[in-house]
Amino acid sequence: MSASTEKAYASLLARIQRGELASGDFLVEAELARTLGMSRTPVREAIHRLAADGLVLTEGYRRAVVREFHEDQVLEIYELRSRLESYAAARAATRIDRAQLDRLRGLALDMEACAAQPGPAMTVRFAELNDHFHQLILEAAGATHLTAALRPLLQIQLLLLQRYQHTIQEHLERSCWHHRELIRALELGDAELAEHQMRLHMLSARSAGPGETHS
Amino acid sequence: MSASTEKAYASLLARIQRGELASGDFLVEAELARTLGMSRTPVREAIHRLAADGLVLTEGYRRAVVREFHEDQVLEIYELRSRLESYAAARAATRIDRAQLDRLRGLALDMEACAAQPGPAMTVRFAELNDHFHQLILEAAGATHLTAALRPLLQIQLLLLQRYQHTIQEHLERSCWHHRELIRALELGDAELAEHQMRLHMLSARSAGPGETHS
DNA sequence: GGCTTCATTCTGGTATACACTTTTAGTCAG
DNA sequence: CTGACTAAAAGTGTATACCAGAATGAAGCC
Repeated sequence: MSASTEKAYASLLARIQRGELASGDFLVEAELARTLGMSRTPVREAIHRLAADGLVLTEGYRRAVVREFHEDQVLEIYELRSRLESYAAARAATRIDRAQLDRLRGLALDMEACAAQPGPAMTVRFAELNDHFHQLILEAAGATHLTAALRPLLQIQLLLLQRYQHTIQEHLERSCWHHRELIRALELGDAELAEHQMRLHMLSARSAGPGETHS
Repeated sequence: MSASTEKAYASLLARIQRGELASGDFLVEAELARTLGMSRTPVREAIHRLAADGLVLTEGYRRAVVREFHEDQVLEIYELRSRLESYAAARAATRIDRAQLDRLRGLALDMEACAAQPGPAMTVRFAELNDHFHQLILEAAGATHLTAALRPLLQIQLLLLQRYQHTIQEHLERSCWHHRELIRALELGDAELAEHQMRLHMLSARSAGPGETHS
């Protein structure tokens, strides 16, 4: 994706994620082009990409509209992530190299340090590190289509969690523990163990999140 | 997606799928626009869509190039489909309605009739029906993001199978059997059974396909 | 042969125009 | 006041022309 399109895409994505553009809001090409100081063309492409990611809806000659997200979609996405990322972990177990493992260990340590000192800034930092962690495993899995399939899911989830999730201390600690265990499985090169560890990690995150009515 | 763009997209997709455009071939906007009798604009959009689907690569100011596909990607995609579609089956089990079940049963019968009379045209027809079958389950699952994640995978697989897969009679029969069993699980509303039935179906298809060296 | 140079080709982006569709605002009848 | 119809306004889809910048390929040079 080229400069202007990228800029427009990033801008719109950020505005949607921080709620500046809410569900039902319209994206008007000409207006955005003026705001962003570019022509309609790259704005159009950015909007189409958002549509492909499932963040906005475009239909016929109608204006693009920011999609509505319900809590039940959080569960759907947790389920999808769980299934896809557990596969990523399984693949990573037999493909990851020493350097990647080291980076993974470093990230896990950073996250534990992060979880130790509560605060509002910590939550953001923790989420960032967590994202890196999962991204790195995805990289180690070396599966193009898996990565491609996961990308929009991660973006939408980012958006949804920001709205619904209240970070829980206990969850952070459990999360760190899972990471350690997952790294161990990867070190051992045990694909099945890594897969189930990741699945456990994701399911556990789901049950700590919103939309759960029981247990 | 609007008329011209759709036309360009469909045309390019078809040409790639039937091998008229092979790996490494370039897609030149101006040239295609001339061929298709439209301007560069919709061709551009069509190419970007193909890139989003992972069928072509675009980078910098380079021409879009038809991506290379290896057999190992077949396995990756089978694995992804298996994980995603088994989830679709599980969801469908508790959501499918009577009309959808009827359509499903109809398709299963058509496919059995199709498998009974060998021939080259049959293979194509069978693949079409099979596609409908899986699409219908996806529809019954009512999971937007799941559907979105699956779409590019199905397209790529269509492309790959056409190159590598030699349809085997025995496989067709097993496939029909799986469909019957899957429908039964859906009728019962048993999500877990439906999920595993679908998983079995997909794994079985994988082992009948290319890239398998054992068993 | 291998490397550099330079013209050509192609894409990314801008600007403008226009057909066609949706949306909106206004109007009028009940 | 309300509801249906109507016409203007707004917006997208597409076409065309054009330019800058990057990539490509061919000629010439060592």
